[in-house]
Amino acid sequence: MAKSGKTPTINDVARLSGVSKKTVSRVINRSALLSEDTRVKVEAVIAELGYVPNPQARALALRRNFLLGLLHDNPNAQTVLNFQEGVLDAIRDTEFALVVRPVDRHSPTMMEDIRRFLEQQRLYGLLILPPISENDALAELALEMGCGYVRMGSAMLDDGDHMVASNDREMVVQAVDHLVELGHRRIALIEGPEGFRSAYERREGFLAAMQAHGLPVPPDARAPGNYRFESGLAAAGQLLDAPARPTAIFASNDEMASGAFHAARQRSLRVPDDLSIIGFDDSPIAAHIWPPMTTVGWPVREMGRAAALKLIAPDDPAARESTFLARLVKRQSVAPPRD
Amino acid sequence: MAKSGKTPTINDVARLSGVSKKTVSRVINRSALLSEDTRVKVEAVIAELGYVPNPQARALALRRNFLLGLLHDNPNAQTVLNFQEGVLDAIRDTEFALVVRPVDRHSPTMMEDIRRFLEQQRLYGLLILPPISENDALAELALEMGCGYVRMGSAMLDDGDHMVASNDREMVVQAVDHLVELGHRRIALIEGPEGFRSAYERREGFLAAMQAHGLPVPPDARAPGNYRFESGLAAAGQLLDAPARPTAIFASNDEMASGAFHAARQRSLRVPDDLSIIGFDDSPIAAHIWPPMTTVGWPVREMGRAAALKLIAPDDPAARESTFLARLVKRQSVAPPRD
DNA sequence: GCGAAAAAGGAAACCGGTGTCAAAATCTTT
DNA sequence: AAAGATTTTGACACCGGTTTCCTTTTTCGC
Repeated sequence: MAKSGKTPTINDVARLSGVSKKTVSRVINRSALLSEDTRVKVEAVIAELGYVPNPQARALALRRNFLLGLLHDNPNAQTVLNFQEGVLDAIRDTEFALVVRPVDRHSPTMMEDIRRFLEQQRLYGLLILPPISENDALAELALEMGCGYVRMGSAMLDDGDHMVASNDREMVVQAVDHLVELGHRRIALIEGPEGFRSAYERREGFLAAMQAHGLPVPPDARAPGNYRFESGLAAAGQLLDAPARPTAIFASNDEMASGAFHAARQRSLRVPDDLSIIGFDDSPIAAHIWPPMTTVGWPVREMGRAAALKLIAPDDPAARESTFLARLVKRQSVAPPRD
Repeated sequence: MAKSGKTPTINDVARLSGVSKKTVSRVINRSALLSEDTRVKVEAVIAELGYVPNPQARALALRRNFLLGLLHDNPNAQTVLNFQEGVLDAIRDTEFALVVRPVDRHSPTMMEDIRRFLEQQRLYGLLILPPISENDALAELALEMGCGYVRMGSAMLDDGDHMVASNDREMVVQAVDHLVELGHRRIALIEGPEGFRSAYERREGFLAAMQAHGLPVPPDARAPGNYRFESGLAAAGQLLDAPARPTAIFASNDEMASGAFHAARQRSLRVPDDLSIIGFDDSPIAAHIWPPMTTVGWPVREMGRAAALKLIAPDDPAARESTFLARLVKRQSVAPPRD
C-alpha cells in the first residue's frame, strides 16, 4: 500500500499503525507484555503491507544469524541429500536457512578454507557429515569460532551433545548373524580405509560376531579397501581367489560391495547362489544393482532432523535423541551356501 | 589484541589505527582515493586483529545480501551435488554462500512455501535445477521478488540470460547413430514422464534420429516411463515381450535404463550380447551396474559454475556460456546385434 | 609564494531491526 | 479520590557496516 515498489520496513508498519517501532517489534516477537488491541491493530497493518522482517537487520541487532552450515566431503550423494532433507524438516517454518559447504578432504588448505568460511559466514551452527566429521580438529575449530556444531558418525564419540550416531557395530553383528543362520561359515570381510571410524566400527563388529559364533577369520578372509568401487573389486578378487573361497562377503560399504558383485561375475560366480554379499549404507546402488543388494541402512533423514534440532531447539524432545538404529535391509544378494 | 574474546569490529580497527571508520571501510573496499601510507597502516591493524567484516552489517548497509539459493526437487542426488560443487567453484574466495532448499514438487503448498522462503531470505539470486526448473511460474515468482535467477535445463528456453542448458536432443541423436552404426535397426525408446522438457527433448531426438536413418518406430517400440526404476522395468518388459523384439533400447534416463537391465535379466537376455542399452545422465548407477552402462553425461559441475557466475559476475567470460555440450560415455552395455 | 584544484580523511546520518529504561496509561486498593 | 501497583508503550542508543557531504591537507601552475 504505502510506497509500493519498496519492500516495507518496520518503520512503515509503525507509521501506518500509529505506534512505535518497538511496539511493532514486540508484535513480531510475540512479546507477552502487549495489549490485545494493539497486537490486532499492528497485525492487520503487517498483513496488509505484506511485511516480512529483514533477516539481515535482525541478525545484526541480535548479534547472531540464522544460518546453519552443512560441511561434507561425502562420496555418497544420497546420504548428503537425505541429511539435508532432515535438516529442512527441522528448520521448516523457522527463519533458519541451510548453507552447504562441500570440502575436499585432501586439500592441504582445507582447514584454512573452513576457518575463512566460518569467519565470514558467522554461522549459528555447523553440521558435519562423515567421514570428515571424524576430524576432531574441525570440532575444535568450530568451538574456537564460537559456533555450535553437531557431528554425524558411526558411533557415539565422547563429545557431549555434539553427536548423532548410528549403531554400526551392532548392525554388522546382525548382518553376520544373518549369514551364519543361513549356514555360512566362511565369511570374508572387505574393510574400509584405515583411520575411518566407520571402518573401524564395522570391522570390530564383524570380528566380534565371528568370534561369538566361534568362526575363524584367517588372514586371507580379510582384505583392505578404501570405500571406492575399484578397491572393492580388487579386494573381492583377492578374497575369491584364496584357496578356501568364502561363501559370503561382508563389504564395509555398498560401493565396495558393488565391486564385489563385479568380481564375482568376472569369475562366473552367481550372486547369491555361489556367493552371498552384504553391503552397508543402503545407497541407491544397492537397490539398482542386480540382484538387489542386502545392506544396512541408516535413518539418515531422521539423523539430520535431530542434528539440526540439537542446534536450534535443544529442548525439543527429538533433539535429545543421539543414537539412531540402523536396520538390515534384506534384498536378494543373500542365500544359503550351496556346499 | 584489543579486547580479545570479542570479535573485532570496524571500530576497533579504526581506533587502533587512529583513523575513522570510513577510512577503514575504504581500505576494505579497495577504494582508489586513499593514500598508500594509510592503506598499509590500516591493513597491518586488520591483520593483527584478524578482523573480518561482519556480513550481516554489510548486507544491511548495502541493502543486498550475499546468499545464493539452490532450489531442487531432483531425484538424481549426484547431479545436485555436482551442481553444488560447480556453484562453489564460482563463489570460492568471494563472500557469497550457497543455501539449499529442496522442494516437493507434489506439495500443494509448494509455491507458497517458496515464496515465504524468498521473502525471508532475500536471496541475491536463485539457481533452479530440473525438473522443477521447467516451471515458469517459479521464474516469475523470482522476478516478482526482485531476485535474480538462473535455470538449468535440457534445452535453451527463450528466457534471456537466465538459463544454462545442455544439448539433450543432439546427444540422443548421437546415441542412436552409435547404435545404428553398429548395425541395430530395431531400436526401442523408453520415454520420460509427460510434461518434462527433458523427456520431450530426448524423445524428439530419438524420433528425429530414427527418421534420419529411415528406420521405423512402430508403436510397440515406444513405452512410457516416469524416470523411476520400476517404470523402466515395466516399460522394458513390455518392449522385450513384443513380437519383434528390439535389439537395442534407449532409455530416457539411467534409472529407467537400470530397470531395463533387470527386465532383460529376468528374460535371460544378456546385455550387451542380446540387448544393447543406452541411458541418460551418467549417474553413479551407470558406472556400478553390470555391465557398466553406456550413457550420456552432462557437464553438470561446469553448468553450476556458469549459472552462479551469471548471477554474481555477469561480465565474466565464463558467465556468457549458456549451452553446454553433453557427451556420450561409452561403456559396455552396447554391442553389435547378434542376428 | 599564492590561489586553486585535487586528494585524503572525517562527522553524521542511515540501513532495519532490538535492548534498556523510564514515562504513560490503566487497574487496584484503601 | 488519592496513592500505589501493574501493565503498556515509546524515546533513544546500539548492532557494524556504508553513504553523503564537508573539511582539511597536499599538489601544482604560474
